[in-house]
Parts: sequence; C-alpha cells; structure tokens
Amino acid sequence: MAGESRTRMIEGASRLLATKGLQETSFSEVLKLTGAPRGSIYHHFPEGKEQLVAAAVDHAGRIATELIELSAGEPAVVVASRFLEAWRQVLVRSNFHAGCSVLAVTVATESPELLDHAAAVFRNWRRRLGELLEQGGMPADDAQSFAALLVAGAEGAVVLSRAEQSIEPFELVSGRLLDLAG
Amino acid sequence: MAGESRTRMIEGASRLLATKGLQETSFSEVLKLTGAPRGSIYHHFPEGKEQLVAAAVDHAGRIATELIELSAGEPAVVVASRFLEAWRQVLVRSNFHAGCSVLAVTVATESPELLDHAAAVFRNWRRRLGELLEQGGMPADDAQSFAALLVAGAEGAVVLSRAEQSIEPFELVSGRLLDLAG
DNA sequence: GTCTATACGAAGATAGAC
DNA sequence: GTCTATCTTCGTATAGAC
Repeated sequence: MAGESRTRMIEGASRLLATKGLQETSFSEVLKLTGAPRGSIYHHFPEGKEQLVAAAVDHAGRIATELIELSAGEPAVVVASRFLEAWRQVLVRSNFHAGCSVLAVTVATESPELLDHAAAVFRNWRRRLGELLEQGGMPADDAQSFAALLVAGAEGAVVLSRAEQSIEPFELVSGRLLDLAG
Repeated sequence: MAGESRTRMIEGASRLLATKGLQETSFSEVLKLTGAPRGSIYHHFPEGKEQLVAAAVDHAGRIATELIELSAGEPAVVVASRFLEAWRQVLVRSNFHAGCSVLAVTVATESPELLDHAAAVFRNWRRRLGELLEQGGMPADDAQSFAALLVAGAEGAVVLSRAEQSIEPFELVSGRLLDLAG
C-alpha cells in the first residue's frame, strides 16, 4: 500500500509531539522512531514539517473522536468517565512522560494553519461530547459548557500531572468533574 | 545595579515562553526583545539556557502567586474570580497569542530539573488557592480539589482559547468554575 | 518510492580581549 | 560586565540518481 510509511510517520510524529513537544519532533526523530526511509519525507509531505505536524494533529484528533464515539448512548457520567479514563491511561502508561499532542502544538506554534488544525480538533471534541452528554441526560443548557470544562480540565490536569510526575492532581480534577457529571 | 540586565532577560524569557514556546525562546530572541547585551548571557547564566528557563519559570510562578495573594481574606468566589480574570487578561491583551509559560515548558522539556521547577509552581498555586478558598468559606474537603480544578481548568481553557483564537471556550469554562465557587 | 549528498541557517556554547 | 569571533551540532530543505 502506498500510504504505508506515510501512516507510520504521522503516528510517530503524533507520539513525539505528545512527549517531546513541537520543536523536538524533528524529521530525524520521526525517522528513528518509525524506521521510515529518509528519502520519502518530501515525497509524502511536499510542504515539509508543517504538513506532517498538521496531519499528526488531525490524526490525534480522530483517534480521540473515535474513542468519544464509543460512549454514544451511555449516561452522561459514563461519557465523562470514559473520556477522563483515556487521559489517565496516557499519563500512567507513559509514566507521566506523555500528554496531548494537540495542546503541545498549540502552545509552540505561531502558524495560523497549525492553530486552525488544533482549533478544529478541540471544537470537535467539545461539540461531540456536548451532544453525547445531552443524549446521556444532561440538560441542554449545561451540556455545552460542561463539555468545555471537561476538555479544558482534562488537558490542564494532564499538564499538572506531567509536571508533578504524579497522578494526584489528575485524580483531584477528575473526581470533581465526575461529581458534576453525575 | 548588578541584576539589571539579568532581570530583563528573565522577564523577556518568560514572555517569550508564554507566546512562542520553549524552543523558540532562543538567546537571540531574548536579546532582541530585551536589548540585553549578548556578552552577558553566560555571565549571568553560566549553566546556559536551562538556567535561564528555570529562572523564567520561577519568575512566572512568583508573579501569579503575588496576584493570588491579593485576594486573601475575600470570599471563595472572589478568589476564584480574580484568578480567572488574570488569565482572561493574558488572552485578551495578547489577542490570543499568549498563554502560560510554565505550561509551555512542561510540555516541551524532558529535563527533570525544569519539570521540578514547573511542578513547584503548580503545587504552590494549588496549595495557596486551596488555603484562600477555605478561608473564604469553602468547606475544607472541597477547597483542595476545587483549587486543582481551578488551575487545571484555567490552564486548559487558555489553551483552547489560544487555538480557537476566541474567548468563547474560556468563558464557558470560567462560568462553570465560578458557579462551583459561589 | 527511496537513495545520497549537500546547501543553508540557527541553535547553544566557549575562548579570550577589553 | 560586556565584546567579538568561532566551534559544533542539528534543524529544514533541495537536487538529482536509482
């Protein structure tokens, strides 16, 4: 298949973004991690690094969106709980070295194109979570703002736990959010 | 005074971290922004960039801590409101180009030393906010976890608003947090 | 689709004069 | 305390062969 190493590079870039940040996600690092051939970088991404990073952001967004979709039809508290649990896994499995690649790009770029990709991802998460929360029994007026709080709180808590190298802040935040959802 | 250009470099680095991220905060950028003399970099920071960044993180932490302290003795909802308002100002005044320098460092470094500085800042904010919230009437059991939610929610909301170049997500999050504090 | 070779700039860091 | 000059490494990107 044509998109073989292309896909690997996107996934690898997304992992690197989540752990090392935007600038440390260099082509050399991506190639080292994925084993993809050096010669194919500009074949697959003629516009260079921005194009690769944009694809990685989109990819990370899609993965999380699919995960959110899994809780369709569940009560609101389950929707929130599954979303938070996914982030908890990112922290624990990486021993607090990994976070969110979309956030990493947002705070390290001034490129309007990359910000647009990140914005689309965040908006999509908020929108879909809001819909599922409402379907799960949350009043319509609350669902949208709680979805924003859920995304912001989870993202912020992941950062706190990475800095402190401890699950404690994440658990505190997570507990309060679940109280609100229940 | 000996610490003249040293102080300017630290403040400049903190501003650059908040807008451009860790790797874009280069010595050249700091010098351009502050007008500090190139020759004095390694005089003031013999351990190089890590030392400058660590000082910038500490500085940003101290500024916010002083701001938190200003709401000592106020009701819990005022403590929360002032903290959120400060972050709103960062967003609006920078036209959504600036965020939190401590967060920017956290997600772009793997240096244990820098993570320690960031962790100390976040812990300090949580601790002091928790104390003031409790003194402001919040039940002791709630104050600590709400402080964590406040810091995480604010940090996350700043990122969402930067990505979307709009105050909307921040306002949604801020509104919910203030409901909880009141 | 993949390869090597290379151009070009910028980064952090060091040495030694003033 | 500050200067210039320089070293080394690494980043993105391009050219042209296979």
